[in-house]
Amino acid sequence: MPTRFDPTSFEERWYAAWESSGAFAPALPSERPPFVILIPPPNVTGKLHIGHALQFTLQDLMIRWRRMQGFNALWLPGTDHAGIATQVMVERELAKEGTSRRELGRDRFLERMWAWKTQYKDNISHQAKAMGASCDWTRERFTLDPMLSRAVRHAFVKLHDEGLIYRAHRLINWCPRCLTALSDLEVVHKDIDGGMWDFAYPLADGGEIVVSTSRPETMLGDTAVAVHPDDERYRHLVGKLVRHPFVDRTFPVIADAALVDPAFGTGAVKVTPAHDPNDFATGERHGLAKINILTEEGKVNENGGPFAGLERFAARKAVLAALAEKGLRRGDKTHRHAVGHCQRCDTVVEPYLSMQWFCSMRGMAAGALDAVRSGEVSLVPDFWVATYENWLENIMDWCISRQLWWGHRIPAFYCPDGHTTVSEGDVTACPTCGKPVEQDADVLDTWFSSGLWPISTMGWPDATPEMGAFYPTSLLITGFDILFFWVARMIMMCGHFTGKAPFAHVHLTGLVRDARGQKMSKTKGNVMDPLDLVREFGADAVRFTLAALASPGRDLPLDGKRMEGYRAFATKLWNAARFVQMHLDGAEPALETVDAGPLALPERWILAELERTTAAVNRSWEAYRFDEGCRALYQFVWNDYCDWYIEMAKPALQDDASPAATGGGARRGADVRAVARGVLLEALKLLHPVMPFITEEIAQHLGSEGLLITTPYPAAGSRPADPDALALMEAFQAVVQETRSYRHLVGLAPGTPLALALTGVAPERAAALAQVAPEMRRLAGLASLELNPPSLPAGAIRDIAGGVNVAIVLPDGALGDAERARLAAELAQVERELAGARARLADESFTARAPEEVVAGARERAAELSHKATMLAGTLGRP
RNA sequence: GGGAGGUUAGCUCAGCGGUAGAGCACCUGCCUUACACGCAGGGGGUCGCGGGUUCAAACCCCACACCUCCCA
Repeated sequence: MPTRFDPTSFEERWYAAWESSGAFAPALPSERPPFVILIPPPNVTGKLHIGHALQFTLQDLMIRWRRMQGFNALWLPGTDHAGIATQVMVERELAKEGTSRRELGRDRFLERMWAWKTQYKDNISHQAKAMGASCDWTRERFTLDPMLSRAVRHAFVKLHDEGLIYRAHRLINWCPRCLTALSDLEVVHKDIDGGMWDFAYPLADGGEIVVSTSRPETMLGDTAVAVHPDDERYRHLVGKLVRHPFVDRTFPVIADAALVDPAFGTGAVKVTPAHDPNDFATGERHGLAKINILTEEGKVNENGGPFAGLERFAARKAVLAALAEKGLRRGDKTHRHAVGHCQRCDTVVEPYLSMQWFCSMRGMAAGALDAVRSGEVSLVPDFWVATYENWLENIMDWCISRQLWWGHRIPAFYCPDGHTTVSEGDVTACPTCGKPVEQDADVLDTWFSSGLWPISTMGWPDATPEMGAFYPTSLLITGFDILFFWVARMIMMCGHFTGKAPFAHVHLTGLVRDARGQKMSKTKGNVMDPLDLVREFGADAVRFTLAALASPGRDLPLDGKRMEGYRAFATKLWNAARFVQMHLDGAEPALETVDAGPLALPERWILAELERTTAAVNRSWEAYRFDEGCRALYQFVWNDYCDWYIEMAKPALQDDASPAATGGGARRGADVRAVARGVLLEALKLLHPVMPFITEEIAQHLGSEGLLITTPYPAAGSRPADPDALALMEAFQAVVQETRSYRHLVGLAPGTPLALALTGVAPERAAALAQVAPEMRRLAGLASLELNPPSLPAGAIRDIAGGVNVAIVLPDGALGDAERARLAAELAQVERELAGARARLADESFTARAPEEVVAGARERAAELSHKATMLAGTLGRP
């Protein structure tokens, strides 16, 4: 093995090997149980960000784990056309070239869109592969593929036939920059410091009524003034007419309890049914006219009288000025209120009257609620259920048409006589009157097609083998930010069409933030590019970092330091493997060749730790506790295997040339080799889902047969738990650490040999410890080691470690004032704890009510503390 | 206004009823031939505040404060 660990030297090679081995593709048909993950399709807007890297890592971890466990694993990749987002990117490009989509025309514009898509799709798959994503690329999908487009069209027609999709003239959210309708979810509400202006409407037969508004320009479209029916101040005005100061129009004062809060402002409000959702509802209740005063671009239209042609915010100023001029202004103040902005371009959206397609949601929402409440779908972490339910219970109909060109064109056809035909196939002549038809110019909301992703990718509405074998899928891993946009809609739509929820589990990840917990953004300049990170640290370190940080339901503060640490972990693993391989002399002893019966303590112990880790890791993956699984693996490899096991293996490995030289207690070199190699290989398998590249590379160097990616994943229960070995080793470690600690305390050089005696060791423990005396001598740096000697060396200091009494011979005068002070402080601490322990044991309510084992534990603890205090006091009493 | 999550060592986070943990940072020694991306030793926390339940509370309950975020 090369001395230097260089991930770039093997990552691409292994990816190609996996892919060409066919490991990524599931069998169809297959006897094995399926495990299916659908990728949340990244937008073809640009390159992947660190959030994708997180999701790819977790998905790949799960799919590799299940694949190794023997499931027929499918991870289906793909991309999303992302209507507005992508169209905005290409339009921006066109603007730089001095042209526009309208200048190009629909066909040529779409050609540009496809060229863009091809380029960015390639970027995305390249990045996915660099991360090690084991997707089945033979099944890669794109939302505008013919197969998926057919599913979208079928769904639209079906929902239309069922009366769930309809066309209506309604108030929708309109982006005057994107020139399209938006759904409620695509509007981002931000609190803005704006104004609240009062102005007076003159009454037709004298007097006035003062209203308050934050959007004075909309008064051009007012068709009523409303007051609360119980409001004594205005009761006499209800039914009177108001004269509009700028437009030749009068309209009534109405009483409406739902719209008006008498305590807010003047208690009288202007009503603009065409430009405010609440006013729209009021208008419906009272039969008011709806006067649209804006153009699609957000300028005042011909209904705005003298203000026609003004941009909406200029119109606001102009209206205020004109009101002042007429002496109608009655005061103003600043007012903080929520203003809707376009999710894509941040422009202030307008409530706007428009003919659009809608999808009725109530029924489907009920089904989606059932799916989660019945446990058919479970959300992880489950606190998301409350949010999910709250949204579905208050759901509104969904505006699904968009005035864009990039997307699935609405399959509705109109003839000059006003007949509408909705059809899966293209229509040229009106079936009613035979006249030529034109297809609706608009496309569907991108999320409409995304909502069908689990079935459209598998060939629905056909009963394909994929639908039979892989639907419903097993797991969805995605960001909580698209719970409503995507997850809920998939459950609604796929559930509606198939009667089954599209997945069993949904794991919602947190947001990747920077080291200081700040949201990453281009403007802050704190974004991290996954590919840069892969180049700098290696894909395995990036993956391990992201998985280790993924605590359930929490954001991930990504610190470069942390990633350095996990790169060091990869390096550590590499070097450990190098060391083991170096001592194998080309042999490849398997773990199965050792006879567990006669094994010495270190081998028994590391196998017991392996068993413990195997159980912990499987349990963690099962529960989506990626952080816990990573911690268990890190600890096992670094602390158990490298720091202790390899160190204990060294004497046996080095002395193997002459086994007799080590005396009666010598461990068998063959066992040590088989265990060192075997445990490492098991650890590599356990690690493979997180760190696929380095594990595959090392396994090959160790002579592992076949590819790790298809090797069975270690399962718990195949080895004894061996609690005795764990307890003995704990004592061994405690003694070694205690000795080192004393050596350091008195300032002796690390190599200084010390004489050590262990007393009070039970006979059965003594035998096991005697067998590893060479290891203890080596690790503790001992000149001599005596077990249960008849008498202690003169002048030895005494302590207790891991339930074993230790006596360490330190040079005369080693204990200076400083050392004594520290030991005295320790003694004081021990005595404090002892007093506490004794007080607890003296408390009858404790001894009577606490479980037996807790009381017994407290007794043991008190005894040990007491012993420790005696020992320390003895040490301090010496000269 | 409604809802969710958080508040534990200098930093970032685990732990969620029985002796306070990790990584990084910090201090002290070490090139002990797998590894200085290393080895060894060490310091550091009244677990946001106030009540309550319990033999026992960082962990359960109630109230409060502050920080995120969603919805309206």
